[in-house]
Amino acid sequence: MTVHPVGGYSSMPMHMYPFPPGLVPTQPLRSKRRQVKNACTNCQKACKKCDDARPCLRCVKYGIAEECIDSQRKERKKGVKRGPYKKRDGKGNSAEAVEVQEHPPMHPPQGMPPQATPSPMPPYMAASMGYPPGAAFYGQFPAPPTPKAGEAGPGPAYYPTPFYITPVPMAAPGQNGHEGDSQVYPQHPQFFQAAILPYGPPQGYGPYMMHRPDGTIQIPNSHYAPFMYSKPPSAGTSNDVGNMNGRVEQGDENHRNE
DNA sequence: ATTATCGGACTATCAAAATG
DNA sequence: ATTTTGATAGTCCGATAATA
Repeated sequence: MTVHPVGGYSSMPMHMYPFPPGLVPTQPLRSKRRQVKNACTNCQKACKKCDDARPCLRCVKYGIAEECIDSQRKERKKGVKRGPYKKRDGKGNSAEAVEVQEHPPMHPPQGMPPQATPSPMPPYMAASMGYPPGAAFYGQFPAPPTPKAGEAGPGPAYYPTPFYITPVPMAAPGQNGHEGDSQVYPQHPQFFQAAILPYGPPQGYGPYMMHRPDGTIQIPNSHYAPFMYSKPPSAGTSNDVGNMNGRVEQGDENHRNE
């Protein structure tokens, strides 16, 4: 899995978020899909995921980095008349549509501290992997926050602190007091825990890791290395070194279909 | 098996309308 | 002045077709 969060959270939609056995929510928990503010022309044309960095990951991967430019956004129409709104009741709620809570309160697993305030997504599930909230891209440096009209122009380059993730295999069935448990524990990357380490940037990788042309580092043995590790773009455009054990990113949110 | 294409679901944005 | 609402513009998921 490539750690490639775009925006505040992982780009992996919550409905695909790796829930360990026993933590699978009963309600379909689906986070919002994060979108970049402005996709490059290439990604836009291809209807593919872009990122905030220029050149974007996809353009780098396809060797068209020099053609990676922001697409033009057209101005929103003004003066469009709108029909009357649904009246709100006295409490500021909409008079109609008393909706069922999209995500009913969920309780953290044992050992997790209770939340003081409810949030749409419990932090223990929403925990950012890869970049911390606000970061745009793990392997490249995002553009500085766009200044609003009237503000000063872009400041110095904006480099949020990225993280690397160290996979930690979970205990296999039978090792945790569930001997004989009929539940099948899939041997799949999604069931690995991750220890998050600050990085900056690593100088060496394990012998089992491989550089990919797109600037990520692939760990062939998905049994122990389910995550993709990223590295800065300057180190990225080497030749693909091949794949020893199939595509780790198979089924990966960020490298499917690319 | 891999890559390209693209329909349409989904999200972000922001001005109009509503409210305090 | 601030908040809410909803329309619009845009992103990109995921299915399928094309190609190597």
